[in-house]
Formats: sequence, C-alpha cells, structure tokens
Amino acid sequence: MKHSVIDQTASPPEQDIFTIPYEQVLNPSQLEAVTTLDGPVLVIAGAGSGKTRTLTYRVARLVESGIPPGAILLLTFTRKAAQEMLRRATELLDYRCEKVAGGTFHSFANVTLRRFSAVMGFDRGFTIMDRADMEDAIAFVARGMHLDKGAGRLPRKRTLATILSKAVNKGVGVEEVVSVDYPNFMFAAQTLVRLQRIYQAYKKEHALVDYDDLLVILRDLLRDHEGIRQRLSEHYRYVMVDEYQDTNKIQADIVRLLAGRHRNVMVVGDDSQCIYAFRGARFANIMAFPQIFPGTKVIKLEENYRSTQPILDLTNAIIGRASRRYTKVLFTRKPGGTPPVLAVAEDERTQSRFVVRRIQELQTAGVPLGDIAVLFRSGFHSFDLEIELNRANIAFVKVGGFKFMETAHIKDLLAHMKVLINPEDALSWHRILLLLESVGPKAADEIFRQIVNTGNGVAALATVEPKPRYRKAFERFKATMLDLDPDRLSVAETGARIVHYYQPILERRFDNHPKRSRDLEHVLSIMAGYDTLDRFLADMALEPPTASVDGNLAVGKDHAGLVLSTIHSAKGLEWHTVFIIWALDGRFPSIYATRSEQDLEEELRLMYVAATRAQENLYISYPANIYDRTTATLLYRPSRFIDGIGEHILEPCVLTHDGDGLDMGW
DNA sequence: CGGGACAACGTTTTT
DNA sequence: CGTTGTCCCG
Repeated sequence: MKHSVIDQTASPPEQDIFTIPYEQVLNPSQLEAVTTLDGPVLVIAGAGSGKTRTLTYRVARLVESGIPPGAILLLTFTRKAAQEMLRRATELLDYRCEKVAGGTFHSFANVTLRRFSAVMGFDRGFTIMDRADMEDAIAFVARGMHLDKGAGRLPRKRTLATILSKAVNKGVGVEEVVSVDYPNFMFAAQTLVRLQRIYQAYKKEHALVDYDDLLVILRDLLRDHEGIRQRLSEHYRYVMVDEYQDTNKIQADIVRLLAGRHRNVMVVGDDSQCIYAFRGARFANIMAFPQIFPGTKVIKLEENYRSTQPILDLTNAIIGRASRRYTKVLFTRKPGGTPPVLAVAEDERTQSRFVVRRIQELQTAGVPLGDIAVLFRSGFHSFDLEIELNRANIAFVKVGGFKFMETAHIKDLLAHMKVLINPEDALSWHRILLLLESVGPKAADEIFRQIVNTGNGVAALATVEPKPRYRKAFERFKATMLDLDPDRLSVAETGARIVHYYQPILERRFDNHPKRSRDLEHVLSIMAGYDTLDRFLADMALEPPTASVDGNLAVGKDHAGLVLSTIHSAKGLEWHTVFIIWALDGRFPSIYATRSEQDLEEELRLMYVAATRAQENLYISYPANIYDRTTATLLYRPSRFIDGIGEHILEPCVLTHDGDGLDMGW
C-alpha cells in the first residue's frame, strides 16, 4: 500500500531528531504551517508576514524528517525566488536542500515536457517561443490567410498576441475576449477564431511552443495520460506553491492533478496582492482551494514583521479603499517609525532631484544603497531619474521593463542556434535567411522548403540550390552553419562563430552597431556558463537576463547598487527605504486602467504591493502638471489610491524648484 | 528585393 | 509619437 509508505516517512518523528529550533524562531501560525507536513494546507500570508521564511523552514523540516529532497517540488513565481529559498534552507540545514526540485511553473513544465516529448509528438525536441516570437508567428500566419483587405484591418500583431494569450490563460474563447476587452474588433471575431486555429497548427507542425503552451500541454499530459500523472505524482510527493494568488486556471489544474492523489500540497498566497489578473491570474484560486482539496487546513499569517506601524497605517488605508473585502488585517509590534511622505513636485525633473537628494542624505546617514529601491508603474517612468542618478554618480540596477533579449540583433544570434536544435523551426529559419542580401520572404520560403523536404536538419543546407542573385551570401552562410556541430563545439564557441559571421550583417543593418556588438559580446559571456545548447536556449526564453546593458549592468540584485524596479518585478522583495514615483492619477492608475472597475482594483492592489515593500521609510511622489497628449488633458492629481488620506497618515510635502536649488517646504 | 513615402493605430505590467 | 503595415518604384 502506497499510503502506508507515505505515512511512515512523513509521520511526525521524535522531537529530538530535529536540529533546527523551530519553536523558538517561528510564531505559532508559522510553526503550524512548517510542521504540518501531510495533507492540504492553505496559508494566507499577508505582506511581510514571513511567508518566505515559512516556506524555507518547511523545506528544511521536510528534508529533516527524512523526505528525499527530490520528492519535494517548490513552485515559485521566478526561478530566483526558488533558488533563494533553497539557498536559505541549505544554510539552515545542509546541502540536501539544494536538491529539492524548484522553479517556476514554466520551467517545471519545460523539463517535464522534454522528458515526455515523444508522447507529445515532438520527437526532435521543441523550441520555446518568447513573446516576440509569438507575435512574429501570428503575423506570419495572418499574412498567409490572405484576408480581404476591404473587410477592415486586423489588430496589430501585439494586440493579436495579447488576445490569443488571454483566451488561453482565462480558459475562454477568443470571441469572449474580443467582446469583453476589444469590442472595437468584434467585426473580426470570426477571423480571429480561425487565426487561433491556424496558429495552433503552425506551432505543432514546426515544433514550436509558446509560454501558454508550456502550461496547457503539461496540464493535458497530466489530465489525459494516467500513467504519466501517476509517475509524476508518485515522484513529487510534497508540493508547495508560492504566490498562489497569481496563478491562473491552468496552473491550478496542474496542482490539482499533480497532488490529487497524495494530497500533500501547500499553497501560499495573499489575495490582496494579486497583480497578474491581466494575464489570467485569479485570486479566486485561493478561495477555491479548500473546495478542491476538502479537509484543507487554513492558516493565516497576519503579524507583519517588515514595516513600522505608520507604514502599515497607510497600507491598511490603501487596501481599505478596495470594494472587495480582503481576508485579513495586518498588525505589527515593530516600534516607532515616521509617517510616509507624499511629495508633490512641480515637474519630473524636480521629482528626480528630490529622489537623488534624499538618497544622498540616506547614504550620509549610513543607509547602504542596496537597502533602497525606487518603484514605479511602468518601465519608462524611471528614464529621467536614470539621467539624474548618472549625473550624481549613483550606481543602480534596473529590473523589469526593457527586454534586452528581445532586441533584433540578439534574436538574430539566438535564431542561428535554435535551428541547430530544432531544424523544423520555420520561424528561426525565416529570420536568419532574411538576413542574407537579396533574399526576401519569397526566396527565404523557397530555401526553407528545400531544407525541410530533405529532412536532414542543418546538413540539408549542402543540397540547397541558391539563385545566382544571392549565391555569394548563401555560400558564406552555409559554410558557417555546416561547421557548427553542437556535439563537438562548446556553446560559447558556437556563439562566437555565429557572431563572427554575423558581424558584417550587423554593420550593414544598424547604425549603432558598436553598441549592439557589445551586447552580443555580453551574451557570449553568458553562454560560457552553459554546457548544452538546449539548456542555454531554454533559459534565455524562460529566465532571460534582466539587467540593462549600458553602464549599470554589473552588480547583482542582492548587492551594492540602488534598485530601480517596476512594481511587478518587486514582488516579494523588501527594502529599508522605498520611493514610489509617478504616483500621478492618469499614470498610476494609468488612464487605460480607469475604464473598468476590475482593472482599477488591480491597480489599487499594485499600489498596495508597492507600499508594503517598505521597512522604515516610504516616500511617495508625483510630478504635477503633466500634459497627456493622447487625451489632451492635464494630469495634476495624486493617484486616487492615496488622494485624500489624512495628513497624519500620509504627510504632504511640496517641492519647489527654482533655478538649480531644491526647496523642501511644507 | 530593398528603400522610401505614407497612413493608421493604440499606448502597461511578464512567464 | 513611435511603431507597423502597405504601396510603389528603381
């Protein structure tokens, strides 16, 4: 009997086998979460309530209880979060904790699907498409549909991708997404339904998998193949999921299928911190969990260890403005603290200077730069501040926003590598063939056809008959590619040869090629850390490097530099001092979010997440008098999420800017 | 095929 | 306003 085996390994062992003093370092709720090893558990963990700590100790506890580390699966929102928890568990206990299986749903899906790729009909591997690949593929198949031009234009490819992705993540039809979110495109709804079908078929034919497919295919694999479900479920006997409020229906299904048999599953989340509904996340998953797993033990962590009471007074006031009542109220025993400040700046420059000056004062007062963060709604909100920081010689790392890996030259490099692994990848073939001089869509298509028909992978290049027009370019391409044997060459060597080949193309196509050349060098240095091409490519798609290239790269996120981050990327993190800039109504919430009640509510939660990152100091600021071109209106009110909050909770401060001076008056 | 000129569109967050 | 798609010509 399997059950008796599990019960033996997991039953509470003798007290004295534990080396970690759990009772002394955890509060009663945390302790209960950490020591309840069997059966379904739902932990509702408020901001700063020691959620990460709880998960870390629980990993250690499981391992200490004799569960083999490989039988524990820890699903988190970013891979970094998983690594960090396992690292901390290792510090608490020992090296065994490093062997726990951890990662994001997407990376877990990737490794699992590769194990069972034959079942799915991908016998030669598959390529993961990033967002830009998805858009390109959609645009490509849309062009192939030869739509009647008189019948009105389709949405742009970016919007198409958003629509198709939303339909998948919400588990609804394309028509429904269009009618709810894009009523202006209702005329094209049926075309989009067809487009979705063709796009699916296209991916299948060319062994391409987008982000959504990773989840969907894993779910289907678990649902439709009982043998595989059983194997995986017996392998991962203890499942933990972090940030459960930001999972969607498919992810909840995966958890249900994976843990349905042994029911040893703990999910941790906070409904008031759900900030990914825009891509299908449903905080309803949290409320539904006890129904899916009857007998769930519900544990609430409500004591906040992060922030001072004045900061919590503000965050409670913010979340109190939600129309939905959330499941808990936070309290702290942390003494003292000063009220958060709301700073009104005349213009953006004044706001930037205010932030820079305060940072300098904090440094003088002995606060390390790494303990300070500036948070904002959208990537571009920090541009002006970045200039001022450079001017003041303050090192920073920017997280979120700009996608280094999605720039054209980097994608060109990766496409050359992708066809080595998956020669059916039409998208990448197309991309690299178009780089050849005098090769356009038609010639690219013809060459690709010849390659695929030979069915011989990259080696098929030898048999292609180039037209005289592009013969010379083609021969150079062919010679380079035929020489790239992934079994013989290291990843970095492969990359270096491609870059060498690509250099003249780069110079011909881009004015700023010196900078792009440096980018390529940077990617080559990343390659040095990989021993197989698939691993490298999968990582670049699933966990691309985030730091920007020019100047301020270097420092890792946990060290030294000041952090500039979108609020989405700041999830789960905390700092001594937090600045929230551009808290201007019309920017935060963005005017586009002010239409629907639901979008607005998510923006409110976003403000809540931002404010709850602060331990000691919280500064919220906004530039007044910003003219918005698109709506032809003047934006001058503070964000509605903080407007009108009492002065004893959020202390107002007016920044004036005359000449070079900065006056902080009241 | 490649480049230039022009028109239309929609604007954010990320695996 | 910047990006994307289309059309036309050399």
